[in-house]
Amino acid sequence: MAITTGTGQRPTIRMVAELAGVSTATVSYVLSGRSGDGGPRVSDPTADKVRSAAEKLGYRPNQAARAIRTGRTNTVILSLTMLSDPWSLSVIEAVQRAAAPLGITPMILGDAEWVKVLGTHNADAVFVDAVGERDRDEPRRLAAHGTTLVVFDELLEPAGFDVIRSIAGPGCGLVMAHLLDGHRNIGCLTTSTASGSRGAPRYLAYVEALGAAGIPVQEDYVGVFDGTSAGAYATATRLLGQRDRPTALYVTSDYAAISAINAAQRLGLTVGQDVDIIGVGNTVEGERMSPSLSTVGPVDLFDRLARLLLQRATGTGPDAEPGVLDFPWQLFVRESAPHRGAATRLY
Amino acid sequence: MAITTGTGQRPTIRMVAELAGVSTATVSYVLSGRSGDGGPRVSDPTADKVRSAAEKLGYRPNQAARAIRTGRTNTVILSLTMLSDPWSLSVIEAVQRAAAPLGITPMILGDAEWVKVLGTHNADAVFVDAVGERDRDEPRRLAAHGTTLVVFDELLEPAGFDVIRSIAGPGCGLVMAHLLDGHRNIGCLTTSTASGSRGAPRYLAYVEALGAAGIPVQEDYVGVFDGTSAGAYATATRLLGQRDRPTALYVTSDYAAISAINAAQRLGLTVGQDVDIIGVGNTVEGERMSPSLSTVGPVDLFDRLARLLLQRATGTGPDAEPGVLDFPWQLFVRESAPHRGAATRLY
DNA sequence: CTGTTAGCGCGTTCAG
DNA sequence: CTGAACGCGCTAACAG
Repeated sequence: MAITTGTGQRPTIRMVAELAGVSTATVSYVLSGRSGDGGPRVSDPTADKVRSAAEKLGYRPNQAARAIRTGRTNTVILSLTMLSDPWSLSVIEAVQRAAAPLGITPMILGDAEWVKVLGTHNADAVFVDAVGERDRDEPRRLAAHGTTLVVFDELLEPAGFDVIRSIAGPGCGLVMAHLLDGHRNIGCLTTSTASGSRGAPRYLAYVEALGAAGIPVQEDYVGVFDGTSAGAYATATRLLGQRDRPTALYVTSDYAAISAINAAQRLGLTVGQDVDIIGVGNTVEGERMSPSLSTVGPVDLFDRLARLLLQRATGTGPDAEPGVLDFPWQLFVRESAPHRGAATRLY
Repeated sequence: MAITTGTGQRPTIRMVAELAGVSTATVSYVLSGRSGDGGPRVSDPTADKVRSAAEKLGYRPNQAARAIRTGRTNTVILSLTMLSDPWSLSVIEAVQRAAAPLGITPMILGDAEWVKVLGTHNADAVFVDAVGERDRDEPRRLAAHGTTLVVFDELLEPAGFDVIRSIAGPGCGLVMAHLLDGHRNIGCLTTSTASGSRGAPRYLAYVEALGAAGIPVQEDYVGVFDGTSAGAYATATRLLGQRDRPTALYVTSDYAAISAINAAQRLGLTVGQDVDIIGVGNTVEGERMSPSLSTVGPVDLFDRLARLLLQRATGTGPDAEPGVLDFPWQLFVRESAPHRGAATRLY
């Protein structure tokens, strides 16, 4: 039984050693499980004495002290800029899944604090999801000073750190090509039409593809919403509710596309037949819904990201040299926007 | 100028001392700013030598080592169960705002890992947003072993840790009383009607208030949605789109209420006139929108929570004894559901 | 007034 | 199984 009231102070390995009547070295060997495995053998009775003393005191080894000696913290840091973005949640989930069996704890850093924090707080590996304009050189400097880094960026080159690359532009072109093979009245639902914004390249792909096909961009076929799913629903309702509605909808995120499908269904339209809807991002939610969402995006991004990060953290990876992990985007043709050859064209 | 390529190893205070030609003590005094303040004074030339050596090496003091000596990590941990919930984001933002000027870094712990993690990873203070059934005794044990804890819970009593309390039930009763003073056809938009779920007490308040007023609960006045804002929008559209629509809508979260207002407006209804809509939670978003959202909720919860947490972390608080920080819920009557006396009753 | 020596507090780990 | 050194940065006490 553990003592339930304490001194207000944290028990140390010395207290455990004293209570068990052994040396701190023995306690360390027993509790870190290193007895036998290269370290000295500790007899069962002694080990039991140590364990019961530790439990009695509620002893937990101090990770900070351990880190000083071993250089390992059993921690990975995730620096995530947009915590409200479902993308961030997917990263967190994947890393948590991968880290739990290894006894590694993922800690999340909001904002862009990594620039200040990472030099002083240590972790076995760090994932950074966005490198600002002013910090382009920071990853290299941190890596040079011993920080194990995995950076998500479209342009940065590896230099002692890994780079994860997932470029949207060409993939969005694939989507438009797919829709253009069967449709001419293609609407677009997007968060932003302004250049420079994050969604910009996705919208640009729409404009360019239409232009290349000789189709003018119609104002009432482009719906800009505020980023919320309710906004997407409302804007999709407007686009699809008009008399001369588009026969296909290109939506610049899977989450918005799911809202658009709901909106279409509420309008009495059969998605994948009366109207084709396609998203961007390749999220699991889109794959699992009904009708399943056609989309484009990287394959298995989050799990592979998590795997790399934890390989780096534990030092168990196959390739020692940091490099680029590229995620080319693929088109996933599913029910919400099936294939339409010229033969099966509806109009 | 900082050297930009390094050894792959982290520079230590000893390397800085050697490069500057001084002792490690001097380096420590200079870099921690403690020279003069009780400690020895260091001459300007020496201090400059130290600083330039430190910068040349890219030296950053090791927080883990510092923590061992000082017992302070300059870190607070936020253990947040539902990272996708806007509530969590509000906590994070408030704590980040409060922590930044103090040089304290908030680290976020997803899931319910705090039970395993907190004994070994140290922070100056920890916030826990939900204590599961199996862990009711953990906060007391952690506190007894030196962890500074602030727990969000409706029932737990302080025992070496602080408790933040914010009870929804009575507040939701206030909302219903407000609506019942002018309405009889009151609809409800909620995520769950099942007892035991998180939203349950909020829905219960609806049922009980109607019952007390002798009004039966109509099935077509209750809309259950999936928790997404698109779902709220769609369900609100259904509730308000029917012939015999409710004249007031009680929505069990502010975020859903905002979606409901959008839905009502799209249906051509004037909110606050044709239909009253009221939320739960008292979020800033509701306050700032137009029409402003009537709601009920705690006042200033996030900022006061952040303030308490950081007082505990720095040990600067006024009251030394941990206790209960209670947030009684208040009714905020704004434009989306204004006052309606018997005199101004619409029906 | 300026700087150093030496020991502390952790848990780990090598040589006995 | 133990003694003692080790890694880190901090800081009281001391020396110039």
